[in-house]
Amino acid sequence: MSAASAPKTPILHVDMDAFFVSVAIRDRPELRDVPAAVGGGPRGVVTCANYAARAFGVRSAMSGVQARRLCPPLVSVPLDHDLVSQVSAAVREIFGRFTPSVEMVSVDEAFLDVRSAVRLLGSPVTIAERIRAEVLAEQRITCSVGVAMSRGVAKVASRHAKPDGVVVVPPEELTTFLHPLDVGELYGVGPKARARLHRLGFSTVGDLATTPLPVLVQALGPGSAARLHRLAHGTDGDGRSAPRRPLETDRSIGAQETFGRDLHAGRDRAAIVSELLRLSARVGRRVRAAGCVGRTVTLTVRFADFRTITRSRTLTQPTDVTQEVHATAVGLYDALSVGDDSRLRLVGVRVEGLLPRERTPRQGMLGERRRGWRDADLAVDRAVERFGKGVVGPASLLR
DNA sequence: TCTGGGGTCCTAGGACCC
DNA sequence: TCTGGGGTCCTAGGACCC
Repeated sequence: MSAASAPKTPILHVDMDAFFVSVAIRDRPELRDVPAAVGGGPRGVVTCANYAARAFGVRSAMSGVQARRLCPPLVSVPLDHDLVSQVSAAVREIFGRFTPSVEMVSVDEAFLDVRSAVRLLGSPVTIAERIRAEVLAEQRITCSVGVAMSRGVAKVASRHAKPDGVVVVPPEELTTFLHPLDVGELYGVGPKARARLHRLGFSTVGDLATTPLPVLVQALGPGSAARLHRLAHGTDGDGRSAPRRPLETDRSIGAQETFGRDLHAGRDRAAIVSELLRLSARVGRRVRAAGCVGRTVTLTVRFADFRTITRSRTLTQPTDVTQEVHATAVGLYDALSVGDDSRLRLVGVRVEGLLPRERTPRQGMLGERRRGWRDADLAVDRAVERFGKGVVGPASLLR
């Protein structure tokens, strides 16, 4: 069948295998077959485990303690943000050789609409194998590819292809492939939704697919019902449908950090305020680098018992000024009615409602004071760019 | 020595306006 | 004076994904 007359177009979902750890160890051949993971510090969790570690049961989001209990020889490797971005961009460039329609969904995965490529380059499977070969040859990491007529099915297929493989789900095999799967395999169905669906009697994708939509709406509400109905039928959008919303700019930029030890809300206020400054500075720099301003500042506080709350305030004027972000965050912190004895595990700062700076009319009379803060920020940004992080920072962080 | 950090999206209630 | 409804913004929480 020719691509032009095809009722739908094949979608490739390409997913790097254990991306973060693969990148971290690709220049360390001695670790190739050794269990290794990124993350998993004293108070941390495993960010990404390689397949040797997964053989021991080590999984992402597992605490470092538990991972080491399962796999004593586990080697911890540091995450190299810059290298990850670099490899991600290189992989993105490889995808671009095969089709102009590439939608990166994160650093390590993408949807490719190969409609225009099949005539020139061969079947989707052939294209998938060529992509994998070029990624391996140039970046020395492996990836897996799912091929199907919809995004949702391609995504499930790539997971089944892992590691280092290809899974194709032609239309005539859709039901055989999809229906026996647990509902938890569908994109967007996490542990909570899965448990709820199981309680309602929907254990497999087939259970969903064979239930009339109105019945699903009754049980799940219109939004979830429609989404799951489409996913279960493999009709959640082919390459023709536009990506949900092209990400021109980020919607929000934030930073958070777990303390090395829990802090007391009252007694350690100074340390908390200073941590909020560090986080605000990090966020402010990224907001300015993105050429944005944001309207809402959100403070996150996690207590020792892991209860987590957020408090937000919308400013009258969007900002990219570190000092304003920090002042707002501290105001939100001081307005919390937590006992001085509360123990805090983490604080975070996020700027939301981002808009391109040049598209934001600045109301006249920008105060002298405010302009001064912003000029100081820009000077710091330039210094950081030249000399690296840690060289320049707010004076109150120096001790 | 349980449980990171970066995000997006959805829901729901209340305020406020028309 | 009473009654009604729709739309939007703000805030808080939570599910989910990588």
